[in-house]
Amino acid sequence: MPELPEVEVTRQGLIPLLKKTIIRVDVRNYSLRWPIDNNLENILKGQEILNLQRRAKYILAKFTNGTLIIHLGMSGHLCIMPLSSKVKKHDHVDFIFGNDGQLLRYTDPRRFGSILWTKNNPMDHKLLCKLGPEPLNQKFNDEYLYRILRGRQQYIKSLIMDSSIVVGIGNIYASEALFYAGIKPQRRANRLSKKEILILVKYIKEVINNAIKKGGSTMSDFFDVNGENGYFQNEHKVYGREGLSCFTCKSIIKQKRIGQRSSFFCRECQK
DNA sequence: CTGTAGACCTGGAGGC
DNA sequence: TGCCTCCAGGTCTACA
Repeated sequence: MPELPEVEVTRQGLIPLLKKTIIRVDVRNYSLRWPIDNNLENILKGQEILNLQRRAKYILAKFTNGTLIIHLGMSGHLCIMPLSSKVKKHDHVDFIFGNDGQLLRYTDPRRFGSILWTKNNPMDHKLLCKLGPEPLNQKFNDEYLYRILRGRQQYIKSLIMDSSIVVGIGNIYASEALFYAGIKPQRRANRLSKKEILILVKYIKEVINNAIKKGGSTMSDFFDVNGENGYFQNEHKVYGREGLSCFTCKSIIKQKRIGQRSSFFCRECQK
């Protein structure tokens, strides 16, 4: 489900919970991608969220004694709801806030997500310490990407989805950014010109920025923390549009499996 | 080092 | 209706 824009929209939606005290945590299922700390209930009881950050697709909730590292995997989401909300099958964790009878619920049918606790700097965590730059950071620029891609023979789409190169770009936004940049997903990275890389960087930033502004892409199950859907899916130019005609040139959008993932592109607009 | 295939898990869609 | 296969927004791990 969530790529960087959806995770960022989720983070922003959690800001009203800052400085509110957790009075209880209910973990109904500890087995996510990695097991939840079996002492999480005690660790967080009486604590308040001091700060909410995002790194790649991880939401980092800082407490006085450590940080909660949350990843939504493919199907996870967080929702702020009333205490009385009925528990459904895949509602694995509730964080219950005292002040106004609200709870934050983590739901994740496929359980590829994770909720990890660390007392240390989360940036030093095994899962975060090897991540590449944020796409919206100026460290992610054409010179950087050109240097990294030189000598790499893999498909360009696979490499912009590689989190050690640049974080946050998943299967939807990789296809979309490559469409805007006019580059076929199956081009070999080392065959891109400097100019193409400049354009690609520009559109990666633009697509991600626009998606955040539109509240992310709601495919089947992404909703923000208040249950509202995003609107960026209405602006997808190629993702999920196989067999339909290109908005730009009217030729038929193609679908092809590249590096184990479905990829969408226009043969005419992308070279 | 680079690249690839499999693994984790559930549910929905489509074919028969 | 049921069963089967394939597919899905991620990314770690093992292996060539």
